[in-house]
Amino acid sequence: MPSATATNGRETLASIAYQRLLDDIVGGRLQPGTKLRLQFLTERYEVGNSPLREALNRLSANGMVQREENRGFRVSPASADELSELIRTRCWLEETALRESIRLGDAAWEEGVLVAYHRLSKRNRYSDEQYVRFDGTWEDLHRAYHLSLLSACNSSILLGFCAQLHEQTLRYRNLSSMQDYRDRHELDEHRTIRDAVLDRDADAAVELLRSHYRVTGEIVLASGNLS
Amino acid sequence: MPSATATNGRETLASIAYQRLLDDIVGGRLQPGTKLRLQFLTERYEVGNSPLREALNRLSANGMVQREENRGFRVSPASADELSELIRTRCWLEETALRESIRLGDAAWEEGVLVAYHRLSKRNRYSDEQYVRFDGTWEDLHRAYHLSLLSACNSSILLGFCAQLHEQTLRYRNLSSMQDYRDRHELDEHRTIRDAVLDRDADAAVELLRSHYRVTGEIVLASGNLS
DNA sequence: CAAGGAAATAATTTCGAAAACTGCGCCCCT
DNA sequence: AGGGGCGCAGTTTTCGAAATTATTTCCTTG
Repeated sequence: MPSATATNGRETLASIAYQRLLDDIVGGRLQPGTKLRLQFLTERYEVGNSPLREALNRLSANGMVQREENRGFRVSPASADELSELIRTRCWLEETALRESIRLGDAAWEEGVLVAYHRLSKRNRYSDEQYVRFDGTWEDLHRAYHLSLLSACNSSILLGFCAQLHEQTLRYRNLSSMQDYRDRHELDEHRTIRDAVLDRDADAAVELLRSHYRVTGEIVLASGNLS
Repeated sequence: MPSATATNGRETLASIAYQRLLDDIVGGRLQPGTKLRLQFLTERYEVGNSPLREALNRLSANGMVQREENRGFRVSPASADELSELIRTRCWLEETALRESIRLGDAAWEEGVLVAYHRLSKRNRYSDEQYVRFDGTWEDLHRAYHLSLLSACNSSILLGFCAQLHEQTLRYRNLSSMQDYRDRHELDEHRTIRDAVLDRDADAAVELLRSHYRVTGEIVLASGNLS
């Protein structure tokens, strides 16, 4: 989301509620379609009516929750069709952003990509080998890495859209059963993308990136529980 | 904005306030940077605190207003740089959407474009020849025409982004002095775009559309009063 | 006279309850 | 038996005021 927010001094309850709601929706702890009753939310997050309402209104503007007049809010539904659309759109937008980034990026950008990849590579995807569950920080590094690739595209608007799509696809990823990720070598993919980008080979980089997203999408689709 | 809103029965005060605020910001009646004090807004729109706050939160999520924690809201600033970025991004996104639309569009889509152009052509841009001011309905038809071109792209997400960018650039257009539009033959441009689209000549259509946006942008930039 | 700081003022944010609306079951009528 | 309104319970939406935070003013002090 192109967050038009300058976070100043102390954080407001509405923003805290926004973050926690977003986390719970993206993290799959609030399932798609779940009705978001105010009473339930006030108990869950221990915040009052008004700040929750503000958080929900922000989330409704970027598609994470649906708003029905006089009928409250619910977590946006998830479907195989929407996931396909999400991935398709993401490939289009990130192709544009990546080509521009490769064309315009300077040395500082290259170094940013290098560092972001390095940080990602130093952290294991799973915090526990036995039970596959996410390490929150891995996602932060993953997001930072992908955005660093695009960051020189010279359009914060486009970057914001890409970030929004990243968040949405992350939700689908967290919704699927994580088991199918076991024998995926994501770090290899990230490395080959990094190398193509640093070689300024736009065609190769774009193809690798698109394939990266398509494969992820197919795994999520195959792992089921989507209508 | 990809409005995740199913407008059901009666409209809520928050939604009315949202619409009126959006209209006033896009229409230029609330200048960029204007502080949006709640007392002022309650008097102006005759709605209470809470619905206004909800409206402002929605607007902050799609970039029309800025939110500063504990310091309230203000109309998003406008700058020449942002306008350039807006137009650049719009060209990228609409190129993608238009090419897909031309590739995938069926007969119904063609007819939609035809009808949208027809309706636009039947209405004069200016409701008054002497004093150049906008006819609200012209803008609605104009928006409908541009979106109809892209509507077969098979991604409501991308369409939503394009609609958002349309709204933002419209704000800049309304901010500039309308005088410089006098001898622009927009209908001609819209017609040539329509013809290229219906001929399924993607390259030509894209080039015409991009030029259409760039020229508009240059007129707005030239007409000044942007930082 | 400038700088610093505390009270006063003004604005935003949050709360608690009232008002409005929806959904559903019930009853009555045909 | 079926269909349409009435009213109740539950939920959302809105209001008015309290609590919190920012901003201005003015006084003190170096």
